[in-house]
Amino acid sequence: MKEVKNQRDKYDKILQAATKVFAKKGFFASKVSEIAKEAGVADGTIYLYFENKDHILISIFEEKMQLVLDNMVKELSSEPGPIEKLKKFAQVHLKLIEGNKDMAELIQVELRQSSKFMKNYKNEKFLRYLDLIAEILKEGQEMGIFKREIIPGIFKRAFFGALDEMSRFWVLSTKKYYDINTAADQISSYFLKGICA
Amino acid sequence: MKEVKNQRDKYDKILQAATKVFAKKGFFASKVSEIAKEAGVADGTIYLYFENKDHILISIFEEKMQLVLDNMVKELSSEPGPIEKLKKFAQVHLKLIEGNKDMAELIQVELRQSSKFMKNYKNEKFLRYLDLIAEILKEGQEMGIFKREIIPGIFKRAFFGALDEMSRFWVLSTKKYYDINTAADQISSYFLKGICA
Amino acid sequence: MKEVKNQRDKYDKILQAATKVFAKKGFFASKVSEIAKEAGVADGTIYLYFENKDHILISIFEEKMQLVLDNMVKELSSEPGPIEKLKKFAQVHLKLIEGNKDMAELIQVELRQSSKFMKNYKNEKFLRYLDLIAEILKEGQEMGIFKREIIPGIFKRAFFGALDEMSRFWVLSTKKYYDINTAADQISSYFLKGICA
Amino acid sequence: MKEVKNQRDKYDKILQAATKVFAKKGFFASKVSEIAKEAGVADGTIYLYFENKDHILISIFEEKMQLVLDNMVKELSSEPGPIEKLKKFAQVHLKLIEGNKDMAELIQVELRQSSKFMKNYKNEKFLRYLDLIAEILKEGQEMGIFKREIIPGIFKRAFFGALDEMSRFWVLSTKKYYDINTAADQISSYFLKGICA
DNA sequence: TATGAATGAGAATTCATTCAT
DNA sequence: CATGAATGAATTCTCATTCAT
Repeated sequence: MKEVKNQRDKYDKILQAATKVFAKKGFFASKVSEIAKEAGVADGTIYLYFENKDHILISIFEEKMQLVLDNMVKELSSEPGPIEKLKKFAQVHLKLIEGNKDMAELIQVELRQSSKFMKNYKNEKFLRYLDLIAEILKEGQEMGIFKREIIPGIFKRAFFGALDEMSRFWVLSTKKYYDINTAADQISSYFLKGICA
Repeated sequence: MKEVKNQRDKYDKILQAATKVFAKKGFFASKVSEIAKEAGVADGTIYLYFENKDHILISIFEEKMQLVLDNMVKELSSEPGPIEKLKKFAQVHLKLIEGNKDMAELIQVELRQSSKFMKNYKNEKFLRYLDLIAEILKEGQEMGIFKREIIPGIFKRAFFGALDEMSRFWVLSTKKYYDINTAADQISSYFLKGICA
Repeated sequence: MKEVKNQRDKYDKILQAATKVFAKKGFFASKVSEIAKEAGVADGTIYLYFENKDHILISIFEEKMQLVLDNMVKELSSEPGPIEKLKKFAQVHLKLIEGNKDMAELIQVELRQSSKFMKNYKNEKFLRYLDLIAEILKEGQEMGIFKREIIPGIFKRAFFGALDEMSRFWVLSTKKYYDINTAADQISSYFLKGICA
Repeated sequence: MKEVKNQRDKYDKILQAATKVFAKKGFFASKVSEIAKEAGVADGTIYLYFENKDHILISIFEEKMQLVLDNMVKELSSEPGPIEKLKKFAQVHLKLIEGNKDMAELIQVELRQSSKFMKNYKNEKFLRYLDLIAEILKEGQEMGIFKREIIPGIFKRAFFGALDEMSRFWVLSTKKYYDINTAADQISSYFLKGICA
């Protein structure tokens, strides 16, 4: 029991260290030895827990995206209707970014590269996350709240993209120009009510 | 005069080759020798035109983004009002992606990394491109067409992000699910009219 | 007493496992952890019985060559004269190979390397084995059966080499072209009677 | 022309250096950087001429065995009959060893390992060399000089093995106990006339 | 004794960049 | 200007060995 705990601890410690290092320098510029140092383990120890450098990145996505996903599902469930859910999605997403800059940066920047160098890695968790948006839309359409002609496959990307670009700006900036809540409310309002006067 | 032309030719040939190679493999996985081969020049020749590998990428952004920028400005200028301009922006942006997959992929994926490994490179052209959106908004606000409370710094990112995520989907997919015009119209309509019934 | 027996058991088990693994992959390509796994012990346990990886190989030679040596001495002792002894040597040597492919391969291939990487290891057992041949020769020369001008130091190597190359062929081939007895008889006959008609 | 010469020179220089280093330390214990240093080139230069470390060894075999083969064929061709050819083979083989200790050691020791780590490398040149012996035998058998019952596949290995074990002794010893000619004559005489008085 | 997680020195290989031609 | 052979620093990953439990 104690040993199992220790192993899991070390696994987590490495993952956390890798998240930090990758976020700071990017995947390619990060050295395994840096991750090891950051995690306080020997270089070789990394390879007891991960097949190779690529798989560290993959594991980060898998683990973190699952948490993000679970959290979002939980948060949305307490909202009464589609409109509130969409607002909540924006709030929660941007809030999450603020609290996990390292992870956010990874998902922002490195995730996008992943399809290049990790040919066979399908980011299912991320697709599931996107689908949460589509489901909100569909629910609203069935209730007659949202226009029927909105195409879910387009909408989910547009809505996510809007939030994502916003958070990318925060992640890459050192200073924060806008308040999280303001930004979240603005963005969900663009989509809900449009920008026309 | 002829030599100058030849030099410019070779510079362009290398840039074009690099765009293709970077888009296919990503910046880090691309080798200078591959670019040289694709361009039909010797490895060493690359260094007569570019300081180093990083600067090839930077030059691509500079050159291509200028074209993109000029094109967008020209296209927007023929539109009568802010609403039409915003629709046009979406149309032109997505159309551009379709016609320049390599470049689109570069801007999508590698641009995001650039701030990591090229510390002092400020992507001014890209920021200028974003500002085109902000200017359309401001114009509309001044005319009373768009709501006053929309914050340009947030809006420009949300609008661009929505288009960008959509095109990322296309760039990375092999198959194209949605028609360009449909997507452009949907997205601009989300922002202009909202999605509520 | 029981513990001593157990210790010896484990020692033997490791040695047997190492013989198998070394034979299959060669000394350098074999991993200590593979030997441990094959022997059913923990990696660290190996080091309770052997100083290091090199000494496992050395121990195999020592132990196995002693058995080979004892067996050969016993088998030769029942032969009446030098001619019969030489024939017997060939028979026994090749038969041994057939029954102990793993060990044979080790002696064939790895023994030859040993002098390289294990600077101070003198393979005394092997030299003793070679000398059995020289002794048969000398016995025959004293009895006037073998030519006086045959130099034992050359003969023992030539005879052993002939058998050894033959068995190397078997060890490395998957299929066996020639019958053991045929080969043994042919080879001893070359040396005893020459090949001339 | 000059460049081609230079490239070939460097290729040869690396091969020669590798032969020396491999012979001294064995394939596995030899480091690519040592070979580079011995050859007077940078580590990376090795990889302009050879795919990897394995292929350096393979190339040595290919190149050297071809020379050995050509030389032996030439030497044998000037001999009148099978008996003289067999004597000559022994002479030339042992002489060759004496003049090329490094190469001899490689072929002796490392060749035997090659089937282990270079699974798909078939040592065709070596098999051809062995067949030269079989051909001498067959020629003699057709002329009625050698006994019909001698099996070429066994004989060639026995004869080669006898010479090979002898030369292995020389290669590994620092001092030389026997004269080359004496050894060659003794060995060929064992096979030709037998050792019985 | 036995374990096996952890260590970290070490090695092959890559590739951006240089420079003699 | 153009070349491309040569360089060598840098990095991932392996595995014999140790030692706390």
